[in-house]
Amino acid sequence: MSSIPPSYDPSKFERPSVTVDILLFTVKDDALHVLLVERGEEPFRGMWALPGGFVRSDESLEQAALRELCEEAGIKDIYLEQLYTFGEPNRDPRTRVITVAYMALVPLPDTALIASGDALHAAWHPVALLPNLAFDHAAILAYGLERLRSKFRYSSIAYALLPESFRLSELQRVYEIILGTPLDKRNFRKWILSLNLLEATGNREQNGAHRPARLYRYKQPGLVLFN
Amino acid sequence: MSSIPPSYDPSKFERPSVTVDILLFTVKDDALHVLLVERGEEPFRGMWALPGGFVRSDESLEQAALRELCEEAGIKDIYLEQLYTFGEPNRDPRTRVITVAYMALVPLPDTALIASGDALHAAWHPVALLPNLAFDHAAILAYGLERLRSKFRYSSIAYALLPESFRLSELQRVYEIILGTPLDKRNFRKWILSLNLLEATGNREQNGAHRPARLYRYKQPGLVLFN
DNA sequence: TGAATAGTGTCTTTCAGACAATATGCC
DNA sequence: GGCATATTGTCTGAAAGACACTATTCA
Repeated sequence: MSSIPPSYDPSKFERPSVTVDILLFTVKDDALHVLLVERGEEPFRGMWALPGGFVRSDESLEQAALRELCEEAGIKDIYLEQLYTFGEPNRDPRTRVITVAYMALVPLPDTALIASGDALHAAWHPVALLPNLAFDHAAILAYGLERLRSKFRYSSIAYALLPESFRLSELQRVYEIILGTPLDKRNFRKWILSLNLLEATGNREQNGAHRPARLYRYKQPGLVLFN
Repeated sequence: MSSIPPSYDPSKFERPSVTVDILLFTVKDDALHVLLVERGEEPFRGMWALPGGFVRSDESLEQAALRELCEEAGIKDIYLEQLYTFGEPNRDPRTRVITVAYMALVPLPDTALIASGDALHAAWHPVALLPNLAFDHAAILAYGLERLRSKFRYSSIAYALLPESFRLSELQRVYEIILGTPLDKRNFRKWILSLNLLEATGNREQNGAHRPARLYRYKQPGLVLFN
């Protein structure tokens, strides 16, 4: 944007459309799920796609992603992380569309609200069993999955997939689902507690004919995804 | 891009301009430098800015970044990494401009070519002593610096800042400059050689009244930034 | 032989991973 | 008491970090 000859003018360039697409993940039924919406129009009418839409001229990219999430899935107050920007010239058959992909995690209890609101045709799909996706959304999803998994290897973000207070065994289960590998209970607890990000609530949860579990919560106020 | 009512049409949305901006880093004179260009036009005429420019309708984002690098700095065959997309509504006073930031590393010997070619007003600036930058380029640079440093902590990309063959002490010096902290010579050598990415060329370099150093090169063909 | 950089090994500490027995509550 | 899950510690191997002396070349 810098050493452009004086004759250059932004308005002279053919402008692309810019969209945001959001990878909204949750863990349900012991599996990682992603929210998809069924397209009601061409192109790709009837196919599943990531929620998203055009960025308006008065909003930031993140605001656009939050607005789309609200409109299409009824979700508010969620932490978003920008993933990557996809801009191959022909990724949209209609015209040049550049899309900025975001990723977000939804706590399990909130997933019920979604796809019940005025969401048109939104539904959770297990990532292990996906339909064909519109546009290059399969590539976007693949990229986001890789990022999600690598993040789980060195951070404690799994709490964002759980209710405010949870059992350590639930937290471990989330890690196992995302990473796709079983973890040793003692080593997991040693590690997650050594991060010093969790605190016991003092409460216990009884859910079966066995010893009740201590409940933990995340120490930080609000949702902090990067740690 | 998905559950848009049928009446929606990309062409109905006011389209933003989209640019790419590139953080081109090198190490010169024992300091990390970034390439800046002096703006020849409003807005911010006369101020320094990151090299970059508008994305054309027939090229990908990466192609646009490579083209701009070639036009503004005469550089080819360089590895680029997409950093982040900045899209605050008023980051450009003229109109809505969304910019996709890229990062690249230039080997020291190639830096001489730059800013000598037909580059308009391109110059290397030490990142520790920067002028005020146009637009939000200071924020983009801050973001890129953080990413660069965190990358150096767990990868071996420093070789991209050196000529094809180099002394281990030179490589160590690059790490020290980027990380801003001195490293132990024995531990550094142990670590970098244990990565198994370097091989001795068999040659030695004599440059002073002391024992000549073995030269090493990177094993992989081509430039691989992520490892 | 003095100056300057190259090159090398050990010890300690820390972290990750393997591994199994006891505790507590409900039925 | 039987069942189901909760809770806890030790040992081992690997990697990271602290640390100092010898080697080689030129002037």
